[in-house]
Amino acid sequence: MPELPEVETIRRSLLPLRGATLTDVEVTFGQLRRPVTKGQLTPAVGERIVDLERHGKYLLVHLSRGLVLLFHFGMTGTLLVRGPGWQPRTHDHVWLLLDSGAALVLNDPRRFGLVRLAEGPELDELQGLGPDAWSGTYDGAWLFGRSRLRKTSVKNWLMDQRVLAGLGNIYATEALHRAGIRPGRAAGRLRRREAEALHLAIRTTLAEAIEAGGSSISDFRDARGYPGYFQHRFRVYERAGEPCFACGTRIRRRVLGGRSTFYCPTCQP
DNA sequence: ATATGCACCTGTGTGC
DNA sequence: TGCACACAGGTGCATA
Repeated sequence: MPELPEVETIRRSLLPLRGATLTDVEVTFGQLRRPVTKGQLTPAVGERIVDLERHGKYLLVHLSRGLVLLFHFGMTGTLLVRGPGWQPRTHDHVWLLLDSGAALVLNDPRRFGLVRLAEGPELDELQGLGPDAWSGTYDGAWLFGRSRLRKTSVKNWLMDQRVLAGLGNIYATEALHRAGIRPGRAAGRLRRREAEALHLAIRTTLAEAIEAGGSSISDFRDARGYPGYFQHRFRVYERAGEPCFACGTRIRRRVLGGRSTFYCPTCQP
């Protein structure tokens, strides 16, 4: 679920929690992508939420004393604020209790997400990530240079977090349609002006998706429980057989790197 | 180094 | 109604 726009939506919905203090943590089921125990998180108790940061699909909750709670939401993870009087629900795996009586809860049915507490600024998970696809410093010329000699499809290349951080299956697919580039093309064979178009398409797609509060395909919600609505503006994703909004050609689906990919055969030559 | 396939999980929808 | 199967927002590892 959560690609960059969804994580950014979660981050923004959590900003009102700045200043809140963690009063307790509970891990009811710690078998996530990286197993986590209550003992690993308890040093956060008594600390205050100072700020919220995002890089790619990672959310960083900065606490007082330099502690950092690092979250990744995998395919189905969400971080929800439950008001006072809340009751635990299915797949609520990690709870962070707040001094207001509310709780910040990591809910993740498939358990591909992760949470861990770091004691300093060194975060191994962020090492090697490319620039943030939405707010990072890069341009079309940089994309062009990075893509040289790469034989993998441009779509799989865009989803490589070491190249750009934040694009997943939805937004890589949508950005390629906006750029007019066939997803299966070899990344290394992009022309310079195509790389420029791709850069613009990525930035605008992500900006519009963030503005729409992300995409709620089945059950994405921000921390307050509100859905996003960018899924109503998909141009190709999950639209196989339907007409392209630009030219009327039927959208096609094919599998690249094991992931469903959608494109317009006319607009994306 | 790079590319591919699969494993890790649960839930949902479809067809028989 | 039950069952088998395909598929779903992501990443990491083993294997060529």
